Amino acid sequence: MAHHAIMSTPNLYSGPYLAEIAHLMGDPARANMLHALMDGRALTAKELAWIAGVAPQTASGHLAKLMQGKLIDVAVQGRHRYYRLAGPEVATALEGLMVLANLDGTSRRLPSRVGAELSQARTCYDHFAGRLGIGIHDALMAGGHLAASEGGYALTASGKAIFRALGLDPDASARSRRAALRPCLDWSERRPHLAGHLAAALACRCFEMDWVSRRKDSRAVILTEEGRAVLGATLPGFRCDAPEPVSPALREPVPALA
Amino acid sequence: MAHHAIMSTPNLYSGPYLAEIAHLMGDPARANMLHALMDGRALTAKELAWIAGVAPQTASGHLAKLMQGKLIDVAVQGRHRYYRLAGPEVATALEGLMVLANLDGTSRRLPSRVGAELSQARTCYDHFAGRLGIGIHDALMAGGHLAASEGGYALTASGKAIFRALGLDPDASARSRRAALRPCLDWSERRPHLAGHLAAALACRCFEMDWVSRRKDSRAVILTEEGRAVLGATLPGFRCDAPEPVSPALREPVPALA
DNA sequence: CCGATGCTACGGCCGTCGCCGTAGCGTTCC
DNA sequence: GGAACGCTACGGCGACGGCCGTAGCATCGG
Repeated sequence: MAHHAIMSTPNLYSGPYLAEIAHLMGDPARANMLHALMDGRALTAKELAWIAGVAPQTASGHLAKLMQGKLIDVAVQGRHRYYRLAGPEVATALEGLMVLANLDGTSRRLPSRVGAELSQARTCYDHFAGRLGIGIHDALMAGGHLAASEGGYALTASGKAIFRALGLDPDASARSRRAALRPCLDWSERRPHLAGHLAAALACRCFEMDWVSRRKDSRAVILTEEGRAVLGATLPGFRCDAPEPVSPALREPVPALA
Repeated sequence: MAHHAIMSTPNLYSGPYLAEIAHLMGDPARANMLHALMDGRALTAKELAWIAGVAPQTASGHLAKLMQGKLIDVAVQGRHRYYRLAGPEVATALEGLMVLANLDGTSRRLPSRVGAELSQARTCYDHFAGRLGIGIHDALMAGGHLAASEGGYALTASGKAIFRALGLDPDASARSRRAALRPCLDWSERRPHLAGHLAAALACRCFEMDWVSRRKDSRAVILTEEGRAVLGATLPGFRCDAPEPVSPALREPVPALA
């Protein structure tokens, strides 16, 4: 029997480590904190406490644990402590879990309004996701601007031209080992969008030029009219069906970098 | 202040769902079970109990929970119940966590011997990972046999020829939506290997032809001499540094499909 | 048909951990 | 310098959940 072949070593290779990490993410309060940090911004302990729905003391404890597990980083600034995800790997792992979370109960979709906006366009750590992210991905793909590369995509000559037209240097971080552009599975659409240095730089540029602005109180973002025009002109075939326009009052006043 | 912008909606979008999934994976016993199932095979409750280091009754409870969370599937066969991962998404999510688990404690590397073999060559759900998987990925990449495609890679004409030479039909599941070939981040090497239908078919073929055989008692696999010869001849540039050869006694006698 | 086997259901024990109270340290503002 | 603020440290309370005992239901073998 194949049974007995398995019954001889007490295994436990990396299982326990895996459990530690998952356990850290497995508490509702901590999960909410991590989820909130997935937009790549840094938040204070108090904000995170409120988001998690617990008292600051409790949040402090959770944050300490997350720090110990190397899931988050802290940047001390005066009497404030800004917490952010430790890196893109953390965001990737969380996205992986979200795919499951959306799959599992099948019918447990996101709550109406906010959910719809999140599916439409949002940030995923440092790049765009949702239908906006997918629209960009698909347009580049369909136009033949992407080539296979070490662990992801590379830009073809025409792709580089597009990034230059948008004011970005496609070769800026070419020396880095990790792929500048790679696919990232979208938990809401179950289709890939673009992650990596270049995708982050693109998102950054879009905020800078106000082609995309942050929605208040969530990771959702809004493609502005100007943004739609610019992307449509620069990126042939770009499609991103707009919902009803969002009043400027709902936009985040300050990008709030940290 | 950006603070107050965040302090107005009681959030909790998909956070709780995320926490549920992570909590499921966050128990050592369950994590060990999932880890063991990551080779894509189906194991019985008893085997999983032993692997997790708990009594069968306890394991039964854990398995019920994992079932409810849609992380695993069961195939009833007589008085045996074979459990397996619910799908590739689960394996992907677990790999994402393993990347973190290997990162976080930095120095907490895998235990010597078994760890070394796992890093060398292993299965990741249904395809090859470790340096073997990376070797295949890199050879195809370097030879220009991969092109960017919807959510991953597609084979170029030369790539298809290679797969045909190995006895596979590269267009078999072309109608499927998901990419036939996509990069999957390797937790031990932190570099991509190939996942997807075609990668799974390749692995299957390799076992069938005894180019690769399963190591007893672990997810590690062994590239046979014949396999090395075949892959080397068919896949120009294929490199996979061998450790000392493994005695046939340590090989798994039966593929043990379910 | 009877016993052995594989697995699940239920119940009680106990540890772990999330929670917030109070208390204390450092920073900022007036 | 004093008060307000942001955050962390510690301690006790309470509950969730993992553990295995016994018990019960199916299947397979003789």
